[in-house]
Amino acid sequence: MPNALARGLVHQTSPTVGILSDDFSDVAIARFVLGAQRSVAGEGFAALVVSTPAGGDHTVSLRWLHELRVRGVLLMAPSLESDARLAEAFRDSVPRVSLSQVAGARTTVVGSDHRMTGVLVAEHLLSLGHERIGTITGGRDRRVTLSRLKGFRDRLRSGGVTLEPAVVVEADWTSEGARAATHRLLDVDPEITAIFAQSDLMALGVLRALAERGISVPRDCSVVGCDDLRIAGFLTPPLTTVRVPFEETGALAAQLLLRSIRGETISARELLPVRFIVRASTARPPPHSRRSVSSSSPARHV
Amino acid sequence: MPNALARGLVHQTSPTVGILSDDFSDVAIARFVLGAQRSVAGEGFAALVVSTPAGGDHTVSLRWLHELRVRGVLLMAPSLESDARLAEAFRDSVPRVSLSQVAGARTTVVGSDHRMTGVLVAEHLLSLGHERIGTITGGRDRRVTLSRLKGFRDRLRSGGVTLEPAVVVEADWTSEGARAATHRLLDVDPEITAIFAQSDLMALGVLRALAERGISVPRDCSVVGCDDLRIAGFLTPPLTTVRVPFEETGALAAQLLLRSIRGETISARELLPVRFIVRASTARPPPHSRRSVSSSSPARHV
DNA sequence: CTGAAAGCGCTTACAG
DNA sequence: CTGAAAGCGCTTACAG
Repeated sequence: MPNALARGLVHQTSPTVGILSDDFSDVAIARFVLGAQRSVAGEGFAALVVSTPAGGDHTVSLRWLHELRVRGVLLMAPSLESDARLAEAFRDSVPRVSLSQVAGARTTVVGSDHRMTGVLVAEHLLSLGHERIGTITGGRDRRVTLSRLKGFRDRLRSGGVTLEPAVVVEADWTSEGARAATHRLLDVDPEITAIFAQSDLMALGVLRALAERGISVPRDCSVVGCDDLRIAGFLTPPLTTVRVPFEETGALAAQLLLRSIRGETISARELLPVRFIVRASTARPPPHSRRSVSSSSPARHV
Repeated sequence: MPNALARGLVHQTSPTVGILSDDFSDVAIARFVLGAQRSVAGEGFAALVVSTPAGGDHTVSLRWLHELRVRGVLLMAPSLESDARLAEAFRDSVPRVSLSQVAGARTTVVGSDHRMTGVLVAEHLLSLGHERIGTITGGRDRRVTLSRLKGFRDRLRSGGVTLEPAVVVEADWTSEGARAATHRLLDVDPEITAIFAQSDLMALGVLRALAERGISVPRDCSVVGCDDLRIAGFLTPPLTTVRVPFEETGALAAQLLLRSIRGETISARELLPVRFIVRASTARPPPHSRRSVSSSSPARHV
């Protein structure tokens, strides 16, 4: 049984790659890590996975990885985006690739095409004839939120539909947060006929809130999610969504890191395409304003 | 920046613990690993996580961990149960704790009380007055499947309800597998008023199949899941289920491993309690046989 | 081509 | 109490 530690001492390094991740009970992160882990293992590296608890200090985890002489680091922690402390710790770090922007640290970023995600959802809703549309976004501190929102809003506008600020409601990526946000959205405009949730988990909260108000999906209101989790096709109704290539993204990040470790120059940014998945949670808007019958709200002007 | 490799060479070991896991895009495994990882990090160890692809050889992963001189190994791979090749590789291995039985290898096993899970579900359904009950199980090659089934069947029997073999349908832990299994179950007995799925993901498949047949939940048929995933309360209807303490289980496994590493003697088996969570997918059975009324209406069967 | 020696960066036991 | 030396298990450069 050879001693990889001794070999590593001689080589000044070890056949390991560090993965700095946020809590991977978040299925998206778990799948990123999985894809990366597989990819890295396929080339003879072990993955040292360190997940920093929410609110914890990633720099401690990073130092640990350095002490273990990892050859490179994969940053799979969206929370790094808003963590400015990291920048310095990364200055003289080993090769690295991140799944999100890291404040102040030059690092290659790999992700999927979030802007296009918003565009695809907008096109689908426009093609169905929706005009009163709302959206439940993730936290505004994340770029992905803004990118998806921008693609969505811009494409709607070019289709003649304006997304008013009041129908863009921020949530926190959780089902519960989205449920509450949806109630706020419906308080603002009870006549909305379509809601885009920026994640499938949030779409679950949207569906729940609509059910709580007796609004039928997709008859009275369409719902679009994002991610295409494996459960998406088994919801009631099966969820129309956008597939995000989690494992592929993780694998690509790993491949780029390995190339960087080998001394190759890698591009600063890589975007993977997304794919629209039509299921049963979207349909044409109701012919007449749905709540004008059951409530006292005025009929809709077209 | 100290060199942990050099220190490890001197100490003949490294401050790392290996985690051998199956594909952790399985959220249960991800949460086990997460709990363990946190626990282990809290005591100054890094976790080397190696997930072996389905059908892959865990012995390769294990050798790798040994070469890296991990102080102990956490086995979080249910697939090990049916992998007899492992036994030998584990003979002279470092301290270890597993979340499932490993054929032929003496190892401490940590888990939750699967038998009690079945008992709790049975008691709930009995208390509601159900008598025609079916169940969708996970693969029979896993002990957890048999334990849950045994607790369920035994408790039903003591309540005067017999679970015929024909209404125990095996699936593969996936939503799709459970959906197909549920159709088979309903073909056997269309009058069933309650279905216990051995995982929440499978409960999703059960709900889908029932929806496809126009059977209303919980009015016509009650559904109980197992796991209490975070989505469970946001399904339509919110799912009655049994909470399995994933993170706690992972953490306990890690704690035991660390104690074993320190030379303490640890028990061979630890069971964590589960908790029944009542939501809206269960109710009293319909007063009259439901399909005798609705049999004239076309039931959709995809 | 083969084999002995040096050295990677630590810790530890021992000499001063 | 302090400081130099030995040694962990490898790889590599060098001597034979």
